[in-house]
Amino acid sequence: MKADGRTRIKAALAATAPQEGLLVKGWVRTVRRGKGVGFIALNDGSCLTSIQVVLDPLVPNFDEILKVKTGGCLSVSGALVESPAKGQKWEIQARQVRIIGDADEAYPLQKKRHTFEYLRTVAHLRPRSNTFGAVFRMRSALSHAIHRFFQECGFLYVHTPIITASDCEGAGEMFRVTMLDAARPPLTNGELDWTQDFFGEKTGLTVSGQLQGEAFAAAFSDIYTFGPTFRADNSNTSRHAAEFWMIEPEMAFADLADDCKLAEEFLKHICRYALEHCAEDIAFFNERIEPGLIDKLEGLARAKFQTMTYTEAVRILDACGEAFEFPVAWGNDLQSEHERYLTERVVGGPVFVIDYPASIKAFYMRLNDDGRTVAAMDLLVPRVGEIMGGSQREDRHDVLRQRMRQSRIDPKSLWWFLDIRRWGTCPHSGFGLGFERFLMYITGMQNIRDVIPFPRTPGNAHF
RNA sequence: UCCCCAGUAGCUCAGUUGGCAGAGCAGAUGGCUGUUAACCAUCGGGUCCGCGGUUCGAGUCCGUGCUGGGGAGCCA
Repeated sequence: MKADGRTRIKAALAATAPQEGLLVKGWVRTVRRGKGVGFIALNDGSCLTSIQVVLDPLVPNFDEILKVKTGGCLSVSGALVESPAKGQKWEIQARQVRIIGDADEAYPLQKKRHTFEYLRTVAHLRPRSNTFGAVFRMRSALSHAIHRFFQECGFLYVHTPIITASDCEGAGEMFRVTMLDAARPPLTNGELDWTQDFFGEKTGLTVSGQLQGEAFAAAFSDIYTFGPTFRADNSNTSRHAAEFWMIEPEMAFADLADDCKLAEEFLKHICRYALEHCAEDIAFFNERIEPGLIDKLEGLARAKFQTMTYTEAVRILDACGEAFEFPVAWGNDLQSEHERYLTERVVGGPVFVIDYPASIKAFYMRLNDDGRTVAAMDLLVPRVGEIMGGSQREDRHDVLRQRMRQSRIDPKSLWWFLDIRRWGTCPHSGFGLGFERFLMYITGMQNIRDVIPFPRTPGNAHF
């Protein structure tokens, strides 16, 4: 029971016995009325199911209450009783109903199906719909599960900076953070003079917390970040957002195999958590959003993740005889179609592809002994392709320095990152997982804009 | 950024060969003793995305812009 005396609808629906004097508050989903009886479906977001409120004409203001439109906010006190009709176990026989906030017929969510495109135009109201209610309950529950997983594994949660001067090269365009006057910026020799800016240097919003995460892993052994990440790429797809949340664990004393092991345990754990703790919402997604979702998640939770090297993957793709749109050749990155072929047709389940050519991966990934591949891993899963990527990090000071130069990154700009290798360096590994993409996988939602409360994409920062 | 598709009532959509603008839901009114996106009857509701063009005549054909969606690239 809450401080105002109300019971959450989820708790009311889970009752084991009838109860007098129950108080619930929530928003009207539908109103139905007969001559001598009225029904209101009331939802407070605590669960997918609405509770049925039954009004007979003896309830004060019977007519007025039943004129409340979909979207209105009500306080209902009455008795929780077993429902005589099919469709629900419990219902509330109302004694008194108070209109907290009325709604009129202009309320944009009607009691019928809307397109997700339309609902994006009313992002402030869409969490009151069934699908988005389920999505954002899942988002909350899985956030909690992720923290719990890492905390129980002894990982330290670190808040890496949002504003940063470190451009994690190759991770995408940075949003600029500046206080300079855009109309009249300070110039030195015709160039923009960033030393006169707020931080005294060029800064932007973080594209990854990994570099700072590595510094903390070299102090706390096992750490993770879980925070907002920003990419200013002009990407217009169902899988990209300018602002998203990323999970980045980093482990000291861990090689690539340890990294893969953590990734596998993590994914399985979260899938099991979702099936166990979000059963009602998952059942909804399974029925309405992605048929077969539950089988997919249960399959992942008990799958044995395979591993193959990039070189093997290229050999298999080359020999399979499949007509791909993009050519397969050692040194080219794997395309989405290649990744899906590997996980769906070759392996038939999750597969780590490891040891990619150094030329197509980031400078901080550890150079293998062959001198031409790096200890990188991408986890591929059926239907999606790549779901997470990670690597063992280059822990040798001289090799990292050389790799930075090859990638045209000035070692001076990342002196502190090199310092981690200067004193007490150790093998370490980590991976990055886009939270929204993971949510898409778990819920079956097909557009990243529909798993973020208020999505930011090129040309759209409204709400 | 590139390629493709779409835009018609508040919402979801139909609209034939270029010839009077339509349905369901929502809304209003009435009916119905327990409904389940209730049901039945009646009524009201339009800048056919904007601009320009072709035509006797354009929701329909052409050009262009805007918005949205799908795909690609970039990437998580």
